[in-house]
Amino acid sequence: MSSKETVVSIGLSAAIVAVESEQPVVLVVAHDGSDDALPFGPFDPAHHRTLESGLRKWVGEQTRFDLGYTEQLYTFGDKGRHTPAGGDKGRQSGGARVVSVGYLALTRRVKEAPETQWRGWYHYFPWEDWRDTRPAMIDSVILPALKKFVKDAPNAEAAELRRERVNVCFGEGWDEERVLERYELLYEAGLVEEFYRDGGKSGAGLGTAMLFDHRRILATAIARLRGKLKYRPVVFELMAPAFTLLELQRAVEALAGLRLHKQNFRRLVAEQGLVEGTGKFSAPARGRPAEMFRFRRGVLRERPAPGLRLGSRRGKTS
Amino acid sequence: MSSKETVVSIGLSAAIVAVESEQPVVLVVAHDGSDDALPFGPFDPAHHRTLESGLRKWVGEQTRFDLGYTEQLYTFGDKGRHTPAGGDKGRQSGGARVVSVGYLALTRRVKEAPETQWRGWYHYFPWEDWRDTRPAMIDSVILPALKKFVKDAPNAEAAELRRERVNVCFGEGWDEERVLERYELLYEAGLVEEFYRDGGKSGAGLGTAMLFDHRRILATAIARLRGKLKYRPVVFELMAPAFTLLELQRAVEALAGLRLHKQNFRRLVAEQGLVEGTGKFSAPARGRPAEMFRFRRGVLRERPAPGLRLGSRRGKTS
DNA sequence: ATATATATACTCTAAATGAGTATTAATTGG
DNA sequence: CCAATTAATACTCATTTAGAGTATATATAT
Repeated sequence: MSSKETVVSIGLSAAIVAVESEQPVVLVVAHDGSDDALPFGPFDPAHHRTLESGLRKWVGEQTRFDLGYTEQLYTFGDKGRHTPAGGDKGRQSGGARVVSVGYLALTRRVKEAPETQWRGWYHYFPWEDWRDTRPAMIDSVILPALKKFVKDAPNAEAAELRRERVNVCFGEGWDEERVLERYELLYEAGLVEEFYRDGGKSGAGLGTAMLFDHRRILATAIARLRGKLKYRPVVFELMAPAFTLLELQRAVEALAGLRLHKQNFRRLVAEQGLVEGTGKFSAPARGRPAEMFRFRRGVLRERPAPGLRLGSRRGKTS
Repeated sequence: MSSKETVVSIGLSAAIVAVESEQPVVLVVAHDGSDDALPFGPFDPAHHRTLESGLRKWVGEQTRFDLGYTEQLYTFGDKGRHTPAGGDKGRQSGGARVVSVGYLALTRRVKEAPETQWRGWYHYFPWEDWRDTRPAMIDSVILPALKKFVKDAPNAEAAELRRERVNVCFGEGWDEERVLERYELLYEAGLVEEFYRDGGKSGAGLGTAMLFDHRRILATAIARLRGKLKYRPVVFELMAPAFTLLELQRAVEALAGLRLHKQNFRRLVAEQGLVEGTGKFSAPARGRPAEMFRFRRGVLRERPAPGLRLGSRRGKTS
């Protein structure tokens, strides 16, 4: 059929994740004044056979940085929300509508790159870090505001739906994987800055805002990664070649935003055969040195779904 | 930047799934002579706010058919594989490269539509149906051919990688979710027709071939659905409003391609509080009537991940 | 009354989970 | 050398969840 109207350009965005001193960090492009952005660039179909090869190419150029593990997340095509709408600056396209494909990439290589910096992902999602305590803002800010959001529903039926969503997202029984659901709810309830920006207004909100729909992509990335931890040995993409079991646990905790029970965590790791000891030991400032381990590639052959089933939240013994 | 080269058109494809007399079926467009295709159409950014609304629109037009539950699967942009390459007929685009976004849609409404028909998905993936027995073709055709595929690897390292993949996909311990991995392996090993077609040659292969990359999209859909069954109550999208527990079990079995243990299945359904009895009973040709149940929407509020964890393969007692 | 086709009730075992307590090992600062 | 510190390790125990059965009960068709 005709092509003029059906033509769009494709933007590729990547949430490039690493873990550094017990914080999950994401690579952002921080321009003067404007919001943080995920590295993104156009897909050039003339020069790339696949979307992923296009991604690797320009991420390499833009950040001088090789991607390791990558995974496609989602393709967003919304107009008017999260994406530069008609009247906006629209600087990423020559007028054509942009559809953005989000990717998750994991790396342990933490090189510097001009114009980019690593930032802890909990800057963007402060309500997602439950490692120390249930974040206070949930009770002080979020729940009251969501209560109002429920009350302001146009009718009783809509209110009931909203109530259900609030309960699933922030009610008892924290499900650490529902990162995207929670962000979407906060968006709709007008609790994040993007909501106002997309509506052409301005207003403050929770956490640090990002450009376009990038915070939504990041939320998708976190959710996906938190889920995948449980049945695929993806953490190891983020670890140094050798690490102590506690370092491994801290990395998992950082990503999941939860504390785990140490003994059970070790039991799990051991039973799954995920790691093998190198003979070496760590040299801590003080305290008993721990054995260094490495990932046992063999599991991939042996186990159908090797991963760290989590659960095992910590009790008293940390 | 410039736009001419970065411009593509977007094709939306949908694997629309239903269950009919214990068979999972998918809606295909079957043209004269050519391969079966998933319903697909272009995304028109001028008229649709989101990709999904575009999908609903033309699926409605093309199949006179309302989609219920939908879920985005994956965005494929490969050139030369699964997609009309440069030299091909390329009839879906006006020259621009096509990127295809695949969707999964579930429905219980089985209306007729011109030019389309419902076909059992195991026509396309005969090796995926383990309900009666382990499909004979695995031992008689697939494994011997894959053995050869391993032997033909360019070097020892590649051979080891191939061996691992073969083992994960078809070795002991069938993981019903690895539908896509298996299809990709068979593709690379030259065991499906698409492999030859994409190479410009012709050759026979296992299962029924589909147009372009549609079989890959369908494989993705099946994998996703099989996974989702376990932690979201998606089966109910495919059931009539009221059903017997055995009907429910048969539907799950059809989708998963496995037999389940009846008593344990019921125990699970009951414990999870997924259904509630209507007072009514089925009227079978013979045999004891079973109570009719309906989906209990309440679980969505109560349980974090309500689903049918499967496992519980059948033993003697079917 | 009998065969057929299910539905239901229970039982039993083995693993997996969740939450501890108790002990041991190594290092640093006095 | 001793005490304080920081972890690593070893075990225990109760509770759930899975997996695989056996045994019965209920309804209909012939």
